Formats: sequence, C-alpha cells, structure tokens
Amino acid sequence: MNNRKKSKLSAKEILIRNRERKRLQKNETSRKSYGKLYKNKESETKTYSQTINARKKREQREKSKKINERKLKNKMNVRKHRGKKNVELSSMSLVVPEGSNVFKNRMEKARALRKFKEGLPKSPSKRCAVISTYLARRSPRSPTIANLKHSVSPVEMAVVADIQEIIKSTKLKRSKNARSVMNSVTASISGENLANSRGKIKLCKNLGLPARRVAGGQRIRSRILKSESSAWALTQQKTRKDSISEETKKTVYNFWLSDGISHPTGNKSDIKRERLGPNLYTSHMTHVLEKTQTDAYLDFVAKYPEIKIGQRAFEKLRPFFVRPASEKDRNTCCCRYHVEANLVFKACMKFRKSCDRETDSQESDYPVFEKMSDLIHITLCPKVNGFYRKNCLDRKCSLCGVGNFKLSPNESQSSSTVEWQKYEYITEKSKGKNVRRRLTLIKKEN
DNA sequence: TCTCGATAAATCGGCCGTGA
DNA sequence: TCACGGCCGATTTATCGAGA
Repeated sequence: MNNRKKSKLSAKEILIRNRERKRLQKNETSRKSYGKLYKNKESETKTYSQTINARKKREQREKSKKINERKLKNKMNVRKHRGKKNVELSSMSLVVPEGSNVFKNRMEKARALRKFKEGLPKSPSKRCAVISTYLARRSPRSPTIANLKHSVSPVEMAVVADIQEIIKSTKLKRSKNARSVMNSVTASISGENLANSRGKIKLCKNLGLPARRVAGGQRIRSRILKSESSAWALTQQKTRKDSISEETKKTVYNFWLSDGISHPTGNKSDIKRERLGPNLYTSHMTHVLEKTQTDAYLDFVAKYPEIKIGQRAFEKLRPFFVRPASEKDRNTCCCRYHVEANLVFKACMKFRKSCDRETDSQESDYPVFEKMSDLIHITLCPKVNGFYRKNCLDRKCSLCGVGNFKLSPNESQSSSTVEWQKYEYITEKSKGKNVRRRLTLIKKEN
C-alpha cells in the first residue's frame, strides 16, 4: 500500500520532501554540536598564576592594550576627517579628480604613484607614449576604465535639473505645443550614445519619464535623421515572436474594407483626411461600417480562426477612413426617380412571387430579391477592387446589362398583369378659374 | 458667428511577456 | 538587465452639431 502511495507522488513532490528531511537533519546535528560546545565553555574555569612577576606582566599587558586601542581610535578619527575634507574639496572643483575614491588615503596613492614613476622611462616623451598606449589598449567597455572616466560636473547637473523641470511641467499636457516640446526634449536626449550605453531606464528614472516616451523620442529622432531607405530598413528590424505580422495586418486591413463589413458612403463630399505631418495630409473616400466594431471583430475571428489577434489590435488596424455608421448614414434618398424605381421593383417582385409560389424563391434560378441592390448586382459585371466598372454602370459593357435579368417561364406565360405606380403631373382646378399642376402617384397596369 | 455639450479620436502609462 | 511591444483602461483634446 505504502509503495502505491509513494508512487502517486510526483517527482517534484519527492524532491521537496527529501530537501525538507535533509534540512531537519542538518538542524538537529548543528543543535547537538552547539550544545556540546556550550557545555564545554561553561565548564571551563580560567586559573591564573598569582606570582608577583605574573601579576606585573598582566598589568603591563593591560596597559599596552589600552594604549593601542586609544591610538587606533585616534587614527580612525583622523582618516575619517581627511576623507570628509577630500570629498568637500573635490566637490568644489569642476571635475572630480580621477580615481579619487580608488585609494584608501593620500599616502597609499602617493606611494603607488612613486612606484609607477620609477617604472616609467626617464624621458618625458617616452613616458607620455607609454601611458597613452597603455590606456588606449584597455577596452573602452572595461568597467574600471568607465568608472575612472565617470565624472559629473555641477554644470552637467544643472543641465539635467533644467531638463527635469521642463519635463515635469510639460509631460502631462496634451496640447500641440506641449507635445512638440516633449517630442523635442525626448528626441534630443535619446540618441545612439544613450542606446549604446544601455542606460535608458536609469535616465528615465532620473528625469521622471516612462521609458516608452524616451523610446518614442528615439523613433522621432531616427525618422528625422535617417534617409528614406534607412527608415524603411529600420522598420524591418527584428521584432518579438508573437508580434502581428505584416501579412496579418494586411488581412485585417482588407477585411475592414470587405463586403458586409463596410461600404463607401456614396457621397462625394464624404472625404476623410489624415494628418501625416506638418502641412502634409492624405485623404480617402469615407467608408461606413455596416455593423459594430465588435461584430466585425467576431466575424473576423470566425473567418480566420488561425489568426490570433485581440480586439483592440484589430480595431487599431482599422483604416483611418472607415468609421462607424451614424444616424445620417441611414438617410435614404426620397427623390422621385429613386422612389419610382423602388415602387416598380416591389411590384415586379410581388408579381414573381405570385407566379412562382410553389418553387423555393431563394434556390431557384429566378429568385425573389429583397433589395434593389441585389437585382442591380446581377445586371453588372463583378466588382473590381470593391467597385463596379464605369463601363458597366454606363451600360456600355457588352458582357452585362439589363438582359441578365431573365423572366421565369411562369412569369412570361402568365395572363395576369403587373400593377405598379409612378408619379405624374395632373392638372386640377383650384379656386376660381385657376388651373394648377400637381404631382400625383398614379396606378399603372401592364 | 459664437457657445456649449456630446462624442470621437488620440495618447498615455501600467502591467506583463519576450528577445537580446 | 534592459528594451520593446501587445493589451487595455484612463485621460485629454479635437471635432461636430444644435441652438442662440
């Protein structure tokens, strides 16, 4: 049974259990050994010789011990004082002397310097040559060299403080001016040198900025400084594994423009502009969504289950000229021609329905259309890039036309007539002898 | 033409995972 | 350890449209 129980434990659980056992064993052993030691110390009793010489010797040792302690204490105080003085002196000068904190005291530094001088050639030119060669051959990335070179002057500190002030007063503002200021500041402080030194996070902490804003400044800087081809190469740099691929972005972009998701408003004045830069704009005919963005997203997920993308990212990839439908987009034209065309369409579909009662209207070759646009669709060639060709719309195309709409045998042979309506002007007598013309809906029969 | 409220759009920044 | 980017809620700004 026990074996069975043991076999149920996972490898990780067994490992943890064994570690715990070892820890307990170790504790026990150390506790026992400490107990032994403690016992021995307790049982020890010191016995000193009480002879005159021995006593004198003990007093002498005690005395010298005290003197040594006093000397050591004094020495420490002096060192402490000198160290403090050195720091004060160095902070008064513009640049901190290189390596001031490397030696424990001045004497140690002086001795090292003397030793170094003795080892160098006697002629001044040779000495310089040796020193410069030595320093040049050391790796510039060596932390020791880097530390030696590191020095912050009060001037530099003042500049940093000024930048901090600008950032503090501007970073939360969203006005154009404030943004321009922040863009200038972040672009100025994030160059290649900063990138190479890998100190962005430290700088950000110091300036009170999130790293992302400095990175944004870096992008602005790159955009400005790099040529067009270089900027393009920059966008192609390696990205994380799960980043949205260019192909997916293109698929999403095209999906937003596909049938059933959005369509052009049809109004020439519906032009959407996007600002690309100062005095630089791009424009495109406005498209209106046929459903909510959430519905569009769900449709996309259903159509492309293999593409993993969040709703926000999906929405972010929406073309700038695609906008949700508003109430004004639902307005339909009420002009005479559109109303008449709609009346004729409805009358014809009603007639077809009455002729083909027994056949399934959706599956038959002669369907009963619900919308006028469906009927128009079959009389035109397929769309190219989302639009019908002008030739087809002008009815100049030899491949399409009204001939594509065919009557069913029942419709052709039917003896009944189609009732439809149209507007016509009729003259009627008004008060007195005046006659006036009035646009009236007249019933027709064919 | 101006004002004001509603709404859309843009941006920021925290959190988190991943790459170098 | 640092840099980057996706995700997402919060916040601010820009724009639109109605009314005076």
